[in-house]
Amino acid sequence: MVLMETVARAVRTVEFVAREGSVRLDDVASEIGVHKSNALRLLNTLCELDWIVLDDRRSYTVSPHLVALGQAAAAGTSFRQALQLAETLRDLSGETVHVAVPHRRRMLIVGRVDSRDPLRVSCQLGTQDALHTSALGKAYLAVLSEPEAESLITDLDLVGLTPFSITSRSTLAAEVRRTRDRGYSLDFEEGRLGVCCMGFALRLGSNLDPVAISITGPSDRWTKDRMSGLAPRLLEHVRAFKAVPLAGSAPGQTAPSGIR
Amino acid sequence: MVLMETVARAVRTVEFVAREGSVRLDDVASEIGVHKSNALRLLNTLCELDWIVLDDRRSYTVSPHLVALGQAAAAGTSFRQALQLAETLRDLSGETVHVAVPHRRRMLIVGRVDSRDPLRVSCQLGTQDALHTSALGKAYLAVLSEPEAESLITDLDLVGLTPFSITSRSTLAAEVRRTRDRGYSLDFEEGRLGVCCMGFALRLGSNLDPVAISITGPSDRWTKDRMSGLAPRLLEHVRAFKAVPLAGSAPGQTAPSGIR
DNA sequence: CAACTCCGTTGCGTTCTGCGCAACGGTCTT
DNA sequence: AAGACCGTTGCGCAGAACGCAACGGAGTTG
Repeated sequence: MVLMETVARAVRTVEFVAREGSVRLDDVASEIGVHKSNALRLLNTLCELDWIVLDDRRSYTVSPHLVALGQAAAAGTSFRQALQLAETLRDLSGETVHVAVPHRRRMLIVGRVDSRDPLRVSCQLGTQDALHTSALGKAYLAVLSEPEAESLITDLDLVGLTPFSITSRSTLAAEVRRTRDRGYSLDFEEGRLGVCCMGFALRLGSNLDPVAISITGPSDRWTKDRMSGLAPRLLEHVRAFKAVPLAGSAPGQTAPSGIR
Repeated sequence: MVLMETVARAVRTVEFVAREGSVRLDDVASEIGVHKSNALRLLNTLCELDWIVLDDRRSYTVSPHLVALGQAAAAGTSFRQALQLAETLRDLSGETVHVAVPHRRRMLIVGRVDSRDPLRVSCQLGTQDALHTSALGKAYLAVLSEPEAESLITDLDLVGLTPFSITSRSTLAAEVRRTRDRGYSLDFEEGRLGVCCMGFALRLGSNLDPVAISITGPSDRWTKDRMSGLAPRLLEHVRAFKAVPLAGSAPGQTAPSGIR
């Protein structure tokens, strides 16, 4: 399989600009590893296409037009199904539910259904959590094959975020094993003090990355007891959902004939 | 200024996939106007870069990873300033405030500050409104130079969305002129029945597209009278805001020395 | 006020890579 | 089991992407 270098450079450029917020020509040239004349051509075309804007003749910024793209990504992909499940879980638990996908060894939050309680925990879309300090990450690790999870764990940088964070590989591996047996992951203030989570992972497509779902609440009310009480019912819903095929009403596609 | 074709094709591919939701190889090939072998190489690289995913070996979808990009676009650009103003306007009016930028002869909503009232109007980010049926669009037209606005108006397709929509070019031109004099635009159920708006436009950067801001509410309470009562104070805030330079704390940049 | 520096911009020649073509082969259909 | 459909691969060529180096405008310094 042959890749196209120019496309890769363009993508890296956009991601770089998005990451940095505001960059200059030479920054891009050195980041991408090309001559500045070439970086200019790259930026010029991306400007022409409305993906990047030139602020004040010196600094480049990602164009607001990209929010439409992000919205399409959040609404159109198959994980819209996951949002449906998320809503069910929110109603059952009363807490905020997050949907995330693995992205560069972190969990990227791409969907959310908020708790109806005014006192709630709620992460911005686009937030990226570490694998070892979130229920999302641990659920993801648990749904992988053991060798995959193992190699991922050995590569992680286990920085602690709270006194309760897991910082040892063996502890993490054991926790992942327990999660696999149990069917769901737990997080008691491991990522943030005062915040507790419970996580599930599911595969929506055969060759798609697994999707992780977490239920997040303030530690005052989202206690271990309440969680273990709710877990069986939640797990039941997650498992039932997994059985549903990818029927999603894809535009321009004829829907499958039945539920099969 | 020379543009890079390959980059343009890649961008068009991503936008096409995002628009359609789910596409097949031949769809892309015919849309982009290249041979399918080339379309495959394009899609392969985009998959490798995690911008597109291959669902079931037949259909391609935009990757959830793009939501991070959209989030960066919504948070990082200079129009974050506009959101600040939007919040002020929301507090003054009590209604939902939308922030939009021009995009392909439509207004693309890229930011929002919701009304605190449970009964409110609220558009999804990524929504695109027509120029002639929204306060956003009319405010934008009014901030352009007259020849620019004129030529835009003649090119528009003035389809009506409600009985109150403007569908004649001369009426629209007159309305834009009135908007320019007045300093803000109005929309009484022209885009959607039961929804009224008031719009402003401002230029945040010298060579940046103008940004439009609208205040949107249910027609029951967001009446003509209430609007004209509030308009002067709102306009004052908008004008005061325009005076503020682009001080935005751009990462990797030294901040200007003072407020100047 | 002039010399200097910093950076973005442009033209050109070379080389590589993106491209179409056509044959292949897997999977699903009849 | 034969056929159709559609994704995949190898190849050769032309065009496009690339680096180089010179240019020039804006801001800075002595």
